[in-house]
Amino acid sequence: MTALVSDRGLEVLRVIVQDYVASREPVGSKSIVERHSFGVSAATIRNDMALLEDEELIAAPHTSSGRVPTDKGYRVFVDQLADLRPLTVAQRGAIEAFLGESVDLDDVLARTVRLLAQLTHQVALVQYPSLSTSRVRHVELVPLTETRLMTVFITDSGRVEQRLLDVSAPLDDMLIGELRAKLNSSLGGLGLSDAAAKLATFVEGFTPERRPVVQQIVASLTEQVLANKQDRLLMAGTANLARTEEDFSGSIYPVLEAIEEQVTLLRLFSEMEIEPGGVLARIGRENAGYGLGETSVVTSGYSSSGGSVARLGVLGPTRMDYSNNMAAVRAVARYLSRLLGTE
Amino acid sequence: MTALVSDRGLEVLRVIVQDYVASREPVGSKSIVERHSFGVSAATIRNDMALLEDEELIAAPHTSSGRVPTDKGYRVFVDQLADLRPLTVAQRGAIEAFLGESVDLDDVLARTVRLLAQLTHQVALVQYPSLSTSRVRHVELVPLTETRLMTVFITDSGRVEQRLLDVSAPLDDMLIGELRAKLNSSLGGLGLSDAAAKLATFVEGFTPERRPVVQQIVASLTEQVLANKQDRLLMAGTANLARTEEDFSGSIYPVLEAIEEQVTLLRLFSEMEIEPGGVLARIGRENAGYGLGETSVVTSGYSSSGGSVARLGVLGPTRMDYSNNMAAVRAVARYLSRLLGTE
DNA sequence: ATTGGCAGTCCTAAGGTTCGAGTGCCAACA
DNA sequence: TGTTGGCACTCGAACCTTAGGACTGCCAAT
Repeated sequence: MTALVSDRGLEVLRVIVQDYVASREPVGSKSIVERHSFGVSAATIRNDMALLEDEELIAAPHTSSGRVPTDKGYRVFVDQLADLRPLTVAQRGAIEAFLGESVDLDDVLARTVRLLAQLTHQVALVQYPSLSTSRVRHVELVPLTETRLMTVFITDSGRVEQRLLDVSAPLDDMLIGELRAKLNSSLGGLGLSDAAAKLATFVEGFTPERRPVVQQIVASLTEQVLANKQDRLLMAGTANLARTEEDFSGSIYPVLEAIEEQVTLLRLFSEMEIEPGGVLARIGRENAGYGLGETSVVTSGYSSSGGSVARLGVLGPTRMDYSNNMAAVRAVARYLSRLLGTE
Repeated sequence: MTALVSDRGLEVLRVIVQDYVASREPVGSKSIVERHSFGVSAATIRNDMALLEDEELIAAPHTSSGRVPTDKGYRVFVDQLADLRPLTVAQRGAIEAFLGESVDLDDVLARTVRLLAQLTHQVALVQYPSLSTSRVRHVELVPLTETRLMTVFITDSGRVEQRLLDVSAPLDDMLIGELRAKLNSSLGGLGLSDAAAKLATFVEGFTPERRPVVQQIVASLTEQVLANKQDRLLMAGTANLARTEEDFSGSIYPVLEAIEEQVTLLRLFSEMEIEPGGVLARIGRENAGYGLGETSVVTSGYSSSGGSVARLGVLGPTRMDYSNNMAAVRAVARYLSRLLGTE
């Protein structure tokens, strides 16, 4: 399809994207020959631009103004033209210094998302890692009142899950103690799906009059075992949307509204294939289904000790600095994988 | 100070605030006599308005345009004129239905903050409750690798605190087991400050070569015991800022930036005195120190089972519907107190 | 394939005018 | 003393016109 566009034509597309992203103004043939040394005249550039326009890689906001990249143009830029230079030493240093201090998983992720926002000047997103390959470490039952109980569930990967529970019959300490002991001895060390299976038949070892209460507790625990924090998302840097307000046709209201709905973003994340170590961009209208037709999302995957993968990335106006942002996302994802992999 | 302003004058202030909040346009004497039945002529209203202006309760954006409330005017309105009608039945129903389903504390608060945002169409804030009066329920040590450990700390109020820890010497299961047993037997049931005191001398019961490791673990636990989730804040409804964008002189960028800094908001919260059951407003420039000089904050306190108090509230442009928002904040705070009080 | 030239397009900024809402003030009035 | 109608005045919002300029598209020449 780009067969019609010469190499120089692609080079022209590159500088159009770069200049437009930098200046936010449509770029004309004259300013191209001024700012870049193509060794040809403006008229020649104009011919190339006409081809690019035929291919719908650039478009003119008004009949006689400079050209602006289309979504398709950004796509070609990202796929063929962007060079992801590694971060500067200072930036790498900042990552290490900032993430190095973390005290636990929550802290690591909270710092990561802030860091990413700062590095890219966009909205940053970090999904909680899936911990499906982890094993049961400990189960704790904490009676709060006669009929109220907290169940705490701990895995060897550091995930802690708590839940409140109202039971239908009064609890006695004997039962709680017995239950706790049995739960821990039969579940300890099991993988999560095995643990869930075991819980399904757990109630059988109890006398009929105790079963209802035990059943309630077991049901709650089963939920916890299967619950996956991967449906959680951290976000930072929403203020950056306001900074780049002019890049949105109307108000930024619909965008802010869309990204407040975490479910939306998680679905969007889940639709993006992640090649390990790679970084992916979804551009402009590709996100239209989510009310985010004027934004782009750059993501990468990171892996935690469990070997499973979660995503992180940034979201911003279609007119964003893809080179920088993709490099930053990639670097942070890699660093995070390294950090979590050793745990 | 308001001695110079007649009762009718205050009534005029009320309708100016109400009309301006509703229409976002400066309100003139003529439109007042049209929309409200004062039984006097526009000229008379003008005289009252002149007095209100002398008192700096209203101001004219331009020499010959309608009047707009000043911060001081909003203050008088809030203190003397606003009537907080109770929520509608439908709204009360929504609160009960929405919060009733919650499964644990995190869930309750997450739902609360979203509810409040929806009810007020502003940015909603909910501070985590202080749990200082709770007692130690259980301490769990989870070895992850030879030198890596997770400490989990559970209180009877349902708070769960986890932390990762690298220790300087390899751990053995014997030590962990002994430590776990001793910790639980000596801390169980203690109040938090007592527990911290006990931890300070805890290391003494161990042999010298074990002390360094024990000391590290104890130090981590002490931090956890003293850590207070009250420095955490939930937020929802930031999109509402974009919706009311015109109410801010420049961009909403500085506002978004300020509210991303949770520390700022917590400090702001902490400066607002809470009378139990009351609801308070900080208006416009009163928040200037926080980069929030064009916003108002409406808060109330709520109490959890511990008897201690945390805050919740909404933040929005100075030009906001104080009556509605204060009523909503009060209602949600009360409902939340009731809900958490029974736990 | 490239280039200079040139006509034509259309946006933007600046300046000027009108229009009207609203005020302040005053003299008259109850 | 408080209220009212009248009136001159102010000043922003909206609209129009004009001039300027940045570009393009096309063509004929190289």
